[in-house]
Amino acid sequence: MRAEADGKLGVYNIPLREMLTYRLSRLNARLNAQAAKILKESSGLSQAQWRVMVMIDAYGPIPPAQIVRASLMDKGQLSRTIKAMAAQGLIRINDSESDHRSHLISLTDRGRTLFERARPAMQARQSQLAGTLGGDDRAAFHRVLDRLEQALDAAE
Amino acid sequence: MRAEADGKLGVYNIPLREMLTYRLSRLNARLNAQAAKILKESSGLSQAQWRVMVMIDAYGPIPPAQIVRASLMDKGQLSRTIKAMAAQGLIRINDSESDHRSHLISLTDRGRTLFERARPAMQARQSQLAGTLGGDDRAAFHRVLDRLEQALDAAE
DNA sequence: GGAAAAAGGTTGATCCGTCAACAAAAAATG
DNA sequence: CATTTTTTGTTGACGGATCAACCTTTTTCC
Repeated sequence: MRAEADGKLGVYNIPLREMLTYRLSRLNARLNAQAAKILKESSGLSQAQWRVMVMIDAYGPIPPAQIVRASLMDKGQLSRTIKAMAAQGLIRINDSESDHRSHLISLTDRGRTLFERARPAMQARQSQLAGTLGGDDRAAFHRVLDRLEQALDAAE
Repeated sequence: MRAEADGKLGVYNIPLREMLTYRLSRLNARLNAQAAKILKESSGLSQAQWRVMVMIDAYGPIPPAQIVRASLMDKGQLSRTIKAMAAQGLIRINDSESDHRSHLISLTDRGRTLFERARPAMQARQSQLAGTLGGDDRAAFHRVLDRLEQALDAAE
């Protein structure tokens, strides 16, 4: 019924749909929604919590500052995420001996259980996405991302 | 100083940096920040306001529902954006004759002035970004986005 | 033509991400 | 060693995006 109206839209001008930044942001929103859904169904974790767990899993007990450096998360958001995770018993916070401003966070058993519960689905998603691209396309994609990032760097 | 620590991070595991969804989301965040900055400096518009103006410019006076269909904006957010723009005198809201639920929005002179003030910088940015990619890469990029969107569609 | 379904819009709640201000501790510098 | 600078983390504020509930009007369908 409205298909006709929608069809007409694209005819004489292409305001948004073809713009690359717009496409990127829509795609990103959809990918986020998908990840959030998978996490919620498999484990109830938020994406921020998942990211923190991935970092702990990869690097062992680490200080928040290291997560900020490696993941580019905002430190404010990270601070809140950590506090919530500790309250839920997902992570343990130990004061650092060497630096009295900081502390080391690590997964509790409960945290690890949830992490392992979410991991298969998250990995499957990642490989499914990677798998829909041929090797050539994947390489091209990374090349494009590199270029765009360089362009952003150049523009300060 | 910390280059050494960061260097070590990537050695035995690649938790975030290489994952395509992560790269996409970082790039998207940076692009958004850049657009927001350009808009703010050139015209004081928000991205949502800019998008509404682009749609009006392309399609003439239109009902909000059409913007929702064409841009995939959330109708709640759009409703608020429109209210704010009307309050700032950027757009005019006329009741629709044919549909008493709806109305038609169009740019005021003031709105058009701001739009024209922002447009050159926004277009320059768009072509600068497109220009940093070769034609081949740009085609590959669109192909990849298509594939990823299809993959998302397939996953419901 | 009347009941049910769909579409248009508004509003409120909530979450996420970013930014700025701040306090405490550590590192750098002279 | 004292002072300045940097790093770390916490907190508050704000805009953006999403979701759900709701009301009104239009469309569909019998």
